[in-house]
Amino acid sequence: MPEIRFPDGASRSYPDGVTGFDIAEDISKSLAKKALAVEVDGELRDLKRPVEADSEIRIITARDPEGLELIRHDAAHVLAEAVQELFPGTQVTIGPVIEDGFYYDFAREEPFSTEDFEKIEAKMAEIVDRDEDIVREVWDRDEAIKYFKSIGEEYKAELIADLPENEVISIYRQGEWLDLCRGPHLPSTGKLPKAFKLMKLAGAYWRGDHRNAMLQRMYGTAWADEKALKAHLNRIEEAEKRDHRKLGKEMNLFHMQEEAQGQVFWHPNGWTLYRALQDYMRRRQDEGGYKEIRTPQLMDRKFWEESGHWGKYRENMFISSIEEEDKVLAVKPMNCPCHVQVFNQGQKSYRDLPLRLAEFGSCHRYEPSGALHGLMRVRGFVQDDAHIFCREDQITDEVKKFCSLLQRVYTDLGFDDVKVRYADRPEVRVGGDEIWDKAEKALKTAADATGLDVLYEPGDGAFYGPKLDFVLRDAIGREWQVGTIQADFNLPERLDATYIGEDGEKHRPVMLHRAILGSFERFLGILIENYAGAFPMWLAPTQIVVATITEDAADYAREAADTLRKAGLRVETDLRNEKINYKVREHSNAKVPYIAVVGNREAEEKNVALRAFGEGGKKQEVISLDDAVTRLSGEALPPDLKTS
RNA sequence: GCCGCAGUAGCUCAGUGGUAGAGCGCACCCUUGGUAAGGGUGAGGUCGAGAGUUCAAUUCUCUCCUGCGGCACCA
Repeated sequence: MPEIRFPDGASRSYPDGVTGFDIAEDISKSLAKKALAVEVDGELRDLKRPVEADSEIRIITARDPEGLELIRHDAAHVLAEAVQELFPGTQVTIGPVIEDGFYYDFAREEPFSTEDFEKIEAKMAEIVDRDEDIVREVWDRDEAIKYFKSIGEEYKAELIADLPENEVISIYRQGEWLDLCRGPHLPSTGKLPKAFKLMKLAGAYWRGDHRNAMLQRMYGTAWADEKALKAHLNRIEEAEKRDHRKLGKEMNLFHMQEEAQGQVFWHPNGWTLYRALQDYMRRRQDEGGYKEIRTPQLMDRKFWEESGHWGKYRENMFISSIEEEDKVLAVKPMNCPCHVQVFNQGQKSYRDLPLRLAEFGSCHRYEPSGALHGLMRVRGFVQDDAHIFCREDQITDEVKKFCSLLQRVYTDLGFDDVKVRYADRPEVRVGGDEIWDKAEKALKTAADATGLDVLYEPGDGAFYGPKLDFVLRDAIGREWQVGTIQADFNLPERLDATYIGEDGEKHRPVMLHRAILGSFERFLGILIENYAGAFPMWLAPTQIVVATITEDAADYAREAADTLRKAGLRVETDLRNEKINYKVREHSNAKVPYIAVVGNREAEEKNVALRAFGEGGKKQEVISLDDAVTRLSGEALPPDLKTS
C-alpha cells in the first residue's frame, strides 16, 4: 500500500500496483484526461507504470514544462512512425527534443523534400487519430540488437550496442511500430495535441561527426495547443522582419557580393552607423587608459611561424605573395602578435605597466563557406581589440577595470541582460600551475564582482590561459557571445616580450586579450536586429528629415535643415512634389527618428512641426526652430557625452 | 567543407519547351495637397555561368558559382 504525497502536502495511500493514471483519476476525471505523465520522487515516468513505493508524486499535464517536452518527444516518435510508414526502407536514428520543438534524423538513400511535409504531417495526424497505446517494454540487450539488425535498423543496433552495460534497454511500442527509447512517453498517440508542424529539412552527420555518414534531419515544432503553435510561428515571422540582412538592404546600410565573399561594402548610411559606434568606443577606450595603435595587414610567413599561427591556424589564413621578392606574406587573422611587436620596441620598465594597446584591427580569416552568415560571420572584419601587458599582480585590477568598462558600454548600447562565462584550465595547457592559480583567481574574482550571472565552465579555457566570455540577450531573447577577456601566458614567451622589474631583472609580462564588441560587423548585425532598425537617435544614419508640405516652403526647409546641420545633426530634406502623407509614410518606414514638417505656417513663424518616430505619429508638436535645435542636438548626443 | 533548397527588372515576386510579366522603385508630365501610398505616360531583362538534350531551352539534364536553412567549424 504505497503512501502517496502530493505537491500541496496532502497524502493518501493506494493499493499495490496503482499507476499514475489511477491516482490522477482518483483526483478528478478531468485531470486523468489531461494527464501526460507522472513525476515520482523527482523522476519523470510513464503514466501507466505502477508506483511501487511510498513517494511524492506530481501529475504532469501539457501546462508543465515537462509536459511540453513529452509532447515534443512524442511528436518526434510519431514523425518517425509516419515516415517509416510512408517511406519503407528508411532507417530511424535519433529524435531528441530541442528548443521550441524536436528533430528526427533519418537514413535514406533518396533525399526527402519539403514537398513531402504535407503528406507526412497528414500521416502524423492519422497516427494521432488512431490513438495507439504507447507501451513500455524492457528487452534483453542482445535480443534487442539482434532484432533491430534483423529489420535493417543498423543505427539503432549500434546505439544499443553502445549503451552502458547496466543500462535498462527500454523499448516503446506504439501500434505496429516500436523504437528504442529511454522514455517516458505519453500514454497513447491520441494525447499528442495536433499543434505540430514540420519546419525544415537539413543534413546532419551521424553522431555529429563529419567523418560519418550524412543523415537527413527533419525539424519540427510542437506545442500544447494550436494557439501556442500560432504564437510561435508569429515569433518566427517577427524575427525574420528584424533580420539584419533584410534591414541592411531596405535601409541601404551595406551590401555584399560574390566577388568579395564574406566581406562588407558599407554604404553611406551603414558607415555613419559604424562610425558613430566606433567614435563612441574610441572615446570610452581613451577614457579607460588605452593607447590606440595601428599595425600592418600583411606580415611575413616567418613572423607567423614564430607566433605559432602558421602551425596552428594556417588553414584559416589568407596567404599572399609577390614574385619580385620571393616572399610569402599572410594577411593578419589576429592583432595580438603585432601588438607584441609594438610592446617590444624599446625597453619596458615595470613603471610602463599596465600598458593597454588598443587597435580597431582589421583582420581576415578564411571561414568555411557554409559558416558565412550576413554580418554575423564574415571573412573580413574589424575587432575592437586591445592587449593589456601587465604584471601578474596587476591582473585582478585590470580584469575588474575591463569588466566595468564593458558593462558601461553594454548598458549604453541598450543591453541590460548580460551573462559571464568563466572558463578555467584545460587538460592541455602552457604555463605553470602557480600562474594559472593566480590568473584564474583574478578572473573569477572579477567575474563575481560584476554582479552578473556567472556560468562556470571548468576545463574550457584556452591552452594559453583562462578566460571570461560575455553573453548578451537581445530584445527578442536571443543570446550572443560578444565580449571576452583572456589571460595569455604563451605569446609573451614565444615572442619574447620582457620588462625590467624593480629588481633590475628581466621579467615576462602577462598579456590580456580583450574585446567588448568582438567585431564591429557582427556587433552591428546584433544592434540592427536588437533595435529592429529603429536606432536611438545617436546611432541613426539620418536623424531628422525636413519635409515640405508645398513648394512654397522649400526655401525655409533648406534654411531649417542648414541650421540643424550646423548644430551637428544628420539632416536630410524632402522637397519633392509629393503629398505630406506620402513623405511621412516613407520616412516613418525608414525609421527616421524625427520628421520636421514645414509649410507656410511654420515658415512664417520660423517653427517646425516635429513628429517623433514610433509614438503613433499623433504626438506632433509645433516648436520654434531654435528650440528644435537645442532639443534635438541634446537628444542626439552619444550616451557618453550626455550630461544627465 | 557536407546535405537539402533557391537564383527571372534596382527591390519583392509570378510565369512558360516557341527569346517574358506584376507591384513597388526610377524618369517625365499633370496635380501644390497639413501628418502612413493622388493620377497619367515611359524606360528598364544575355531569366546566375558553362555544357548537353531538342527544330527550338529562361523552362529539361549535368557541372560550376553564389545565396538561404541546417550540420561540421568558430584556437
